[in-house]
Amino acid sequence: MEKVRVRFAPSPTGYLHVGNARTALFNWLFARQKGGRFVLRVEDTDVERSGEEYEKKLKSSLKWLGLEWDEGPEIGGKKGPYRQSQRLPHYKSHTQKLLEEGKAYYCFCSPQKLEEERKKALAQGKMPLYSGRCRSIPLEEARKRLEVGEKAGVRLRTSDRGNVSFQDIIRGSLDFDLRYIGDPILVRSNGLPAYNYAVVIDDGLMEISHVIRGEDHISNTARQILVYKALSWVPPRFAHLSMVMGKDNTRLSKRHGATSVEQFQKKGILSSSLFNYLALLGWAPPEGKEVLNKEGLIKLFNLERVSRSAAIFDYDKLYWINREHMKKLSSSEKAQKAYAYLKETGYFPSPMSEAHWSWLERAVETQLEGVNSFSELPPQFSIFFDFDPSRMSPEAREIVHSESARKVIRSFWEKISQSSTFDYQSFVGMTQEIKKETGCKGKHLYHPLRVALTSRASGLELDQFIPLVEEASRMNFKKPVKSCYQRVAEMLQHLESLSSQND
RNA sequence: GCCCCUGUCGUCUAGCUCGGCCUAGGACAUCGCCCUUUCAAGGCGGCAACACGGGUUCAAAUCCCGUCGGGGGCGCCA
Repeated sequence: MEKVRVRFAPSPTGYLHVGNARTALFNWLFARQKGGRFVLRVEDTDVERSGEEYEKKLKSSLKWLGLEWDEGPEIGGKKGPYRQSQRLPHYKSHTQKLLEEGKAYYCFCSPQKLEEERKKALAQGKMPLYSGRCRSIPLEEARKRLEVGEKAGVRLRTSDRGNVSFQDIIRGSLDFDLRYIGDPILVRSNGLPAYNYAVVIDDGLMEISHVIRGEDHISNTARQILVYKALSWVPPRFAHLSMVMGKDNTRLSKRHGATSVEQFQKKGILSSSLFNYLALLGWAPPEGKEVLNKEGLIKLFNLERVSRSAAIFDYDKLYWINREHMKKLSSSEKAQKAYAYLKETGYFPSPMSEAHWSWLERAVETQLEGVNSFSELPPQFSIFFDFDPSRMSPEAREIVHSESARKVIRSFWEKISQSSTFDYQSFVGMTQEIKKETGCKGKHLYHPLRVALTSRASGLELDQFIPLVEEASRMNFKKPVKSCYQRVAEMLQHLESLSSQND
């Protein structure tokens, strides 16, 4: 069986877009599943737009996603180099060969002239194709003109009869009429190879077996196959993935929200979640179980079953996947991830003691429900650290304002100030007594108590909250945690100062 | 304009190759109920799609033709 070799060939012109990340991911999955190799090649021949910074970011995003490559820049490999800017000799030697064999020719047309012709054709409703003006210039003559200093590009000599066709793994048989394909430029007049030429030389020399890339390359494929033929090389198999769109059915862009892998990373999306979600964009596992890790995806992935139509990026589903992946983490992993965001809040000491980690683990466990990512945790944690009756939400204020609520809180204060210890057990006992004393029950009993303890109208269950704050109040945090006793005292004070104002 | 790709619930999709098992399945979102001293989570249930028009056939989401919609390409960008 033929060895599987696939590649991801980005041009380092910006951050890694999730659409490109998906392309990389499908390549990676295919390689891993088939026991093949995944090659990273940097297409940096467009000097104007390529940047070293971008290449770095690109690689770090790829690594973060877990798409490690087997061959590529830096790590090398047998078919290197893996940066197009370092492969110029390869392009040159093959260009010479094509020129000698008459399969390519020098073109002296100026870009301005070409542009003029293009516009004219477009205006007439035709496909803008190169006229073939320089086709018949003999090689000898062309070389002489070059010597005198004239600039020329190199074009592939193509026929305008017949057609090119190929079997796309995802789309089936694709067919192009040669009449609509002109003589594509191979080498630009500045000596650098054009995309359609460089990919073929690179893919060919690197022995790429399957080219898995975006749909926007379908029409290029025809031109590339022509280059393979001119070189007498066997083209690889092709698979064209659909595009990733935003809600309004245009290509996913910043207008739609986060688009780069880095942005999702910063938002606290787990790498395993993005990985999982991206695999689901345009592909569905046969059994319908969608929450999968890398191993599961490698096993189930099937390139032939990838969807042909464009897929809209659904942030909601990504968040759901993220929640599912968060749940699967161990308590200590959850605490670690949470701490990455929590340490900015100034709540926690550094370094964290074992007791702090232990407390954090339990606290995170209770706060994770109802949160889309770890980055949303800091505001949740303020329930422990920021108790402030004077800054209650209107909703909380209303709960606590009624006469009956005050009675409940006053009674609660009497009990809690008289008892030497306070825990959830004693709280349960107190609520029973308060109920008897005040006649309040259900909502009217528990809502005021909740607000008295948290200064919030909603939050985690009190049976989880009480032990956590009590413990924390006895610990040494950078921002001290108020005990339940303190909280109730402050709340009562606040309410009383309010009522004296009103009087 | 020309060429190419594509069209199943709001979204991702299963089903389409081998017409009948499809009163079209799942998941996200949404809505309702249950659980719960609020919210969330969880459990249960509901709403919701074969783009349209013609064929072929006893029978079409599935095959054929056309229309319309969406996307991509038409560069000395990649």
